[in-house]
Amino acid sequence: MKINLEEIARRSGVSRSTVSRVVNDDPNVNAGTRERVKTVIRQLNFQPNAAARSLASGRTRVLGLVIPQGVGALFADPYFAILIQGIASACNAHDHSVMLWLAEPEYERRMIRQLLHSGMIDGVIVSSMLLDDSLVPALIDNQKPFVLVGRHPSKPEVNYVDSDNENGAWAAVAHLLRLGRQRVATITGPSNMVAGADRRAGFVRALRERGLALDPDLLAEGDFTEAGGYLAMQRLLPHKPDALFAASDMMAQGALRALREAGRRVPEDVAVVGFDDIPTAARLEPPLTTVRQPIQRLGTTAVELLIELIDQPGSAPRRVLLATEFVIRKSCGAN
Amino acid sequence: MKINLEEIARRSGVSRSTVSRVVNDDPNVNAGTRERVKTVIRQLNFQPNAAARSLASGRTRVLGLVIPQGVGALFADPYFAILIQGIASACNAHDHSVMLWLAEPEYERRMIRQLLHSGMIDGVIVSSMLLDDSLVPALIDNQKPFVLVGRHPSKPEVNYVDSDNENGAWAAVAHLLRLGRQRVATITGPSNMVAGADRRAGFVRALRERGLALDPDLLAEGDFTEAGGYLAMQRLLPHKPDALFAASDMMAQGALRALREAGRRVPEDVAVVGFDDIPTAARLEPPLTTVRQPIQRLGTTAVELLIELIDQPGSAPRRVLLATEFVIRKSCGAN
DNA sequence: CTGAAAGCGCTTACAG
DNA sequence: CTGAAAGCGCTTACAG
Repeated sequence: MKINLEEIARRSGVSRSTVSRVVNDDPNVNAGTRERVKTVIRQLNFQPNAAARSLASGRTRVLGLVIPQGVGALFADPYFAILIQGIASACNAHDHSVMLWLAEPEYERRMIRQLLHSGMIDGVIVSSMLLDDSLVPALIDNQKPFVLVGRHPSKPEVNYVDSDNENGAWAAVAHLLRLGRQRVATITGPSNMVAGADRRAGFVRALRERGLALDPDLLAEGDFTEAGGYLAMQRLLPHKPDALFAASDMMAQGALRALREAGRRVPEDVAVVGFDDIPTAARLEPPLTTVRQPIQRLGTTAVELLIELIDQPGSAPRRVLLATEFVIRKSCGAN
Repeated sequence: MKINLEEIARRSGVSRSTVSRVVNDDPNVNAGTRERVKTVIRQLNFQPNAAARSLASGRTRVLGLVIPQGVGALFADPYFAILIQGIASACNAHDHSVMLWLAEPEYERRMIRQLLHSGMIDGVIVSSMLLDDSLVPALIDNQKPFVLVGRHPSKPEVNYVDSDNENGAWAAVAHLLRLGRQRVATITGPSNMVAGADRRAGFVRALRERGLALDPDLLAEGDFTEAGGYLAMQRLLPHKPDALFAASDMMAQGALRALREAGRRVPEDVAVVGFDDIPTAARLEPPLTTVRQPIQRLGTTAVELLIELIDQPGSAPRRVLLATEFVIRKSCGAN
């Protein structure tokens, strides 16, 4: 037996319209009628057909989550797992669903077309965009509501939520300098990602405030992975840093491995600070001092912004910067 | 301007039916006509409306991926990231999309209803089911096609793909015994997960084959997390194991931390073997000998099974067991 | 507060 | 190989 609006209507003795109103919480329904209909719905375990709803209303209550796969091995970073949890949880809370798109290069054209024109989703959350990616312009051109996780400097009309990367990095480096470290090195993120650039800017500002110049030998570019951090640290070692700010915990972990292999003690010879506060940070050897960013809240905030945007198209751009928190453990040599 | 089948039909000088056939690769279309229509489609960047398609055809080309959140902190295990990559990539290859459901307990009832009755998805992939979960029976009752990642022992009609956990574990433990280790301990997975039980069974079998009894003091239950492995190792230490088989790399990592704190050398005092071969395994201190399971292929296989199942409902149950591979590094003391 | 009816944009027998 | 037409299951003005 087919259970649809029609059937519920028949059994409740009302019209399809009324059942639809009950399902959609329309206030214009008599309280008694509402109860009667709801009872039937519960009895039959009725769930309105999503496709029919979308077709009639033009809304799907589905949000797309795009994670650029070009980012590659990076997806294994716990950052994404936590972000996805935040997004999924907020979607649940707002009665939406999440569709996942890992952008493999060879499928990108088709993906963009589907995102924009198939009507599968009401809006898009794009995570960790590369600066030169073609997705953002395509989304703007097609007026598809979207929110970036990670700010986008060039386009003023873009909505985003991000951690306050620059101030977070600044706090970490200022702390190392305050402890009397003289040669503070940094392993940066990739230069084509804003988070990499912003954390580097915080590093530079902290040096400047102390009247210190940026020594290019003490700056190595990483790729946000453990392996990248390891290699970058090996490049830094000959220049005798006595402290390190790594722009992610995974890179800090790689740096610790390189330091251990080179026989340098942490924090005695080299003080180390990371960024993210992933779950394993506290359990590294030694426990990692780091800049905690509210990853889960990045996800929930993105969902909330996006739903607002879908409900009120054309509203003013929204940019949210979430504060970070400096977490002191053993690796920096304080406490 | 609205771009739909009608519009494409008008511009190509054919009927809606024909455009629909072209879009769906129906062979019954004149080659010239097909080309003409395809050209118009490309020009207008036409993408058929997903909701209308689903409503008319009864298929959505969307697969649901359910990850029990009860599993909690476990989601941060790179295992899931790699599994999701495999699934997403296979879905792309088969022109399907993935909808993600992290099962938060409070939303579970609604989730199951949506999964089963909203028609949003054609089938479900369920990852790492707990043995007593209510989702599997619900899926069976409602005849929704589904595939488990991880086998399910009780229900004969269940389709699954899994790694050969028992033989993988057996190989690891047999190797430790062959190296002359006398007191091989194990940190198991949670007893309510099949993967935990299977790997434990492999451990026991390897002992038995050598005529060794199972010493309960050398068996500690973990929860597949780093923290759980750390605590389990602390419980094992007083019983002087000279080798350890940890049922996951994350737990092995925790065990290494506990061993380091206790001043035991690896592999000299205690040889250690893990399970999974996550990306960081090779970069632990010392590099971890482990049982590699083909996580990504678990994901792609699940997708392929599921799509077959959707296309041919009522076909015989499919069970796939993928072979593991023993990867020798430093932590076991061989080579 | 309620119902009849049009319409969302496709697919799919059916007839030719 | 092609087209006319019914139908998928909802939502939403509109009229009352």
